[in-house]
Amino acid sequence: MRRVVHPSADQISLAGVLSALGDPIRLEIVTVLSDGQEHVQPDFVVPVGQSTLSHHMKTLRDAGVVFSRPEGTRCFVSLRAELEQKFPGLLDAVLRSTRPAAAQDARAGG
Amino acid sequence: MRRVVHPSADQISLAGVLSALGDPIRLEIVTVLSDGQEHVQPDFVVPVGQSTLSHHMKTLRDAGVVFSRPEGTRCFVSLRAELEQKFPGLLDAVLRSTRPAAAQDARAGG
DNA sequence: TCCTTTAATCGATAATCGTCGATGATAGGT
DNA sequence: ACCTATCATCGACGATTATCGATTAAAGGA
Repeated sequence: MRRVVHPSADQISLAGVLSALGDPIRLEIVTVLSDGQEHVQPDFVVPVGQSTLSHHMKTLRDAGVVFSRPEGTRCFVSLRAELEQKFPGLLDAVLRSTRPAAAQDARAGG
Repeated sequence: MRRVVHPSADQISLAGVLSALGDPIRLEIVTVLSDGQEHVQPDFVVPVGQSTLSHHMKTLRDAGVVFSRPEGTRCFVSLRAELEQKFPGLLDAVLRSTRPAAAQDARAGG
């Protein structure tokens, strides 16, 4: 697999992260990744071609949202741990927001 | 003051909100607005011209992040209440993230 | 050594975005 | 009726973005 580049932790900016998350397809990608497991590209069911998916993956990687680990012919992707350390609770809040507020009200209200 | 348009609450999308917040200048605007008060354009000290500031304001308005209330020759801007109802805790997490994680650690740990 | 698989990269295109200066709209003051 | 203040809109520009199909790189298997 080809070489992939990751920014250092201090290069991760809030605006960059939010901008990367501000896209339905990339939001779907991080939702899949929110199980904490590693995933490969076929795991993401998105209505774009392979090259476009790879491009979105690079966008998330460059923003510091995901980590890519090439192994053999595949590339395992997971959420980047530094993100939670740098912006505690941010990703959780985003992931909660992908579910309708009504469902959260029901859960909170009993 | 000219007419301004706001989207209805159900037109506010998570991707749209995150995309709107994914810009340093707009992040600065919402930080100023986070005191819960109404503000006018001169309150936002940003390194862009007036027309560009107005454009950013429209971006935030169209995304459902801010509410604009024209009065006389001025336009009072505030955070939109529906945002918290639709995406509870999201804006708080973003605003917390605008401060270094170290400061939050000190607050939580000390 | 070929063939297959997986995913990054390339080249192209259309669309969107951030920015500016200038202009227009509206309200208030003199 | 004029001038001023505030802010939205217009037109333009360069830069970035999302998308695609085709190609390339790297690894594994026959």
